[in-house]
Amino acid sequence: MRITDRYIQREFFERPVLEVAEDLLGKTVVCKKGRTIIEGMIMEVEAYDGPEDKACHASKGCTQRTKVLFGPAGHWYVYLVYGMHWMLNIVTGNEGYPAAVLIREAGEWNGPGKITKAFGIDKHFNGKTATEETGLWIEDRGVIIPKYSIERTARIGVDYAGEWAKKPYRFCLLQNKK
DNA sequence: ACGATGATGAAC
DNA sequence: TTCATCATCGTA
Repeated sequence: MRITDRYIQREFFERPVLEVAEDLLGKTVVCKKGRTIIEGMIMEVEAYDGPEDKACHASKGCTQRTKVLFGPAGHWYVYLVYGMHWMLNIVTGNEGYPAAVLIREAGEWNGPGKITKAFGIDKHFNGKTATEETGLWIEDRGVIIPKYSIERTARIGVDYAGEWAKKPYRFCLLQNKK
């Protein structure tokens, strides 16, 4: 099978962020640098939904940092937190509506900061498209995730967001949980 | 339980 | 031009 047959196109991301987040579970992130390919199946994500969502960076408005969120779907939003960790998000929904999915766990990497470290992702992926050209994209390998194996909880590290902090916008695969 | 570490946005 | 804050992680 050719990569173009299974790599996820923009239309997939041009939907409400909660749908996209849930559907991303079981998909595979692929990073290609030269002859090196690193990949991991997505096992945990969080949705950040629009200007009203106090946990979403776009609630501060459209700024130099957040402008990618307001742009078209299917682009990477990458930014630094805590002075040392890059966060990898994929922009969703219609252009002009700021929303994105944070990839928190993929393959053997159980943390958003670990994924970007393992993949070698930093700010120069910010604003790039999720395609073969940029070397970072998402594929559908045909893994089916039944509803009963998906757990929804509140998002991590967003206690400051008031009511929005309680919304069940985090999606995890039920497995290996202790 | 906590420190590392720097971009960001808001206040001044 | 400061200042508090932060979508985390490793060490203890």
